[in-house]
Amino acid sequence: MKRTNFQDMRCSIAQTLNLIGEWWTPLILRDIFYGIRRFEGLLTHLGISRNILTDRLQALVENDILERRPYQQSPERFEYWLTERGIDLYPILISLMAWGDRWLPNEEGPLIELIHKECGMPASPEVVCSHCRKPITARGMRVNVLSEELAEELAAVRSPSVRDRK
Amino acid sequence: MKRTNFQDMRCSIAQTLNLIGEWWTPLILRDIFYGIRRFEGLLTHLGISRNILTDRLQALVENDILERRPYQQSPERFEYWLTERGIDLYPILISLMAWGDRWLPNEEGPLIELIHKECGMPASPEVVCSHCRKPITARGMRVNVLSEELAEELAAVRSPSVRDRK
DNA sequence: AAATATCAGTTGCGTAAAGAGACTGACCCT
DNA sequence: AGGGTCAGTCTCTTTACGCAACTGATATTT
Repeated sequence: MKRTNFQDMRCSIAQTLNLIGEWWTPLILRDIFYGIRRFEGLLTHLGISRNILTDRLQALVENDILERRPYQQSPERFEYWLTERGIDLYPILISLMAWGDRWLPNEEGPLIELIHKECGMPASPEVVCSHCRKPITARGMRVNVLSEELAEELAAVRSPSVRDRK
Repeated sequence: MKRTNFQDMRCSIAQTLNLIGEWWTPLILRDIFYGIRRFEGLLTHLGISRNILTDRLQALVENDILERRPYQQSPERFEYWLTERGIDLYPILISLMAWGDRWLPNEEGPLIELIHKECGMPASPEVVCSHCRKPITARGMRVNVLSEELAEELAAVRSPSVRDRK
């Protein structure tokens, strides 16, 4: 059986994972954010195998997350640049980094620091609500199910502790 | 060959992906955030196969992201609850969702809305700098390489356009 | 002129992981 | 005794991953 893809799931998380959720893909994007844009550069810095890198880059280009730009002729050679959509993935990577910094810190400290140009401080990202500017946490959110069908499905499948709470 | 794991990479993104970067894992967490905590519930709602679900849940429990709590005796049955570390993964899922909502919107609209209890508005998350409270974007950040060794490695591997910029 | 190096892949092969479905085992209800 | 629920385990087949070797176009070195 082929690995399930998440395309048919009507869920933004699933849809996004379908494009960037494969093994290696987020690390490739990280390196491109760091300014590594060429095949051999990614290859050596990541320690990925060539065929996998080829595959992942192609998929990212197909999904309009990267753009393949020629930087020389004869022989033709390319760099992989983030599109606008790709650049917008930055908060996801930053969130992954923030969680790792907090819960899996390296004893010898990080190798890289991201400085927020505007204030000159090392990145310590926080997710806030764009309306009230206050932090978003799991406990501070309420799930509003918009489809009657899904509501029934969830009711059947949720643990009673949640199901019985109104 | 076994799939490369990212444990030896001194990078918080890689470390985090090593725990939650596998296929299905973020969707399992999503469903648990939605209140689905039992094996059969996850199974039916996700459409995952049983062996994969078993495997992923075990890994999440081992990595202290989920906790296996008995909810009945004879036969003993369990629910999977998020630990504090697990709850703290929420911003990652929210960022994934926000990107999908923006760049891969479903024509018929989303099935689920997350309401920020504090202000009553649907979630539209934003990543901000905890110091100056201003948005964090890729272009607004500067990479500060703390290790001389890594700096040399990056210098060798970066595209000239970045390399030559001081 | 021949050998070596660089870059960006492609091809082939062996192993590991994913997926479906059947099976197990402990209980419950009727 | 028969059927249902829950949480897995086992087996089997198909993919995906990782490595190494190869291709092909050009540049540089000997």
